[in-house]
Amino acid sequence: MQETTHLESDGPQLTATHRELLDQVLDKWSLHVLDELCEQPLRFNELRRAIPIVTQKSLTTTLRRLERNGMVERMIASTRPLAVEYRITPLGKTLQDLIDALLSWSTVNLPDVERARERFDNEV
Amino acid sequence: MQETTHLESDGPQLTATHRELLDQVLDKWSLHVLDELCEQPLRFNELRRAIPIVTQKSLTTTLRRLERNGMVERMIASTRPLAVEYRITPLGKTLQDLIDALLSWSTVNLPDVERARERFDNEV
DNA sequence: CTACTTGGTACCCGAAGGGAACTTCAACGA
DNA sequence: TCGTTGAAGTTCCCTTCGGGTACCAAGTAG
Repeated sequence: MQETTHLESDGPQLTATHRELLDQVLDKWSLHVLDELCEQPLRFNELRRAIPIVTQKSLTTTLRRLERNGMVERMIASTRPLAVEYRITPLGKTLQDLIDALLSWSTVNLPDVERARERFDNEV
Repeated sequence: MQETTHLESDGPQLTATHRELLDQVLDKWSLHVLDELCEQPLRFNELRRAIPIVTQKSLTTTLRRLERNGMVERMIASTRPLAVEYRITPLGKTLQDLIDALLSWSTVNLPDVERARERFDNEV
């Protein structure tokens, strides 16, 4: 049991609050949605078509969560039959660099990861 | 803000493979584990004590997944009763900057997010 | 009228995740 | 000698969560 000083000079500690926030924002569909909305505002069914593998229910859930966390805005234009447009907020925009970094990381390292997986699966 | 094109020209697009990799590596417990192991190698029960809220089962699952993806190494010292040490791999080290960035982001933006949540919860 | 689109909600079900207990091997202790 | 403790898991159970399907209300096109 060493009580040595943790070398957390890098920054903040990982608390449950941090984890919860990252969970809400980096989950499976949120990344897709934010990725789309960073480029342009989209309506509900436009998002569905942009991300065909998501169901209505999951998309609704994801959008509500992102809206609650201040990442996207939900604009209702009552003029037409009905039009709900989702757009990224400034707060949501702050995630764009991170998302890009995550995508770059996974692209760069995917070959190594796949090699590691093969090695692991063959050994066991 | 660059409104160059409406197409996904910013970088790699988010495929299912990318999503799967990020899911395996950025899930709830993996962030905790990687955060700890980036500082120093730890044994199984040391990790448990370092992350008290994780159960053995979840920790085992997380470590196996990280090992399979080449993020951590599992070293068995058969000398004593038994000693299993987990340490970060070079591939896992490439995640450190990203994890730090995620932590910084959540720390910086948590106040805004909490304000957004309050606003949302009061409106609805 | 019916059919179709938009933007959802309601309900159901199977897989995933957590909790708690059990296991094995070795050492220690009285 | 027997029991206990600690390490490093595994197994079982049970709840929860996410996904799939179906349905709904409003408008409007044919």
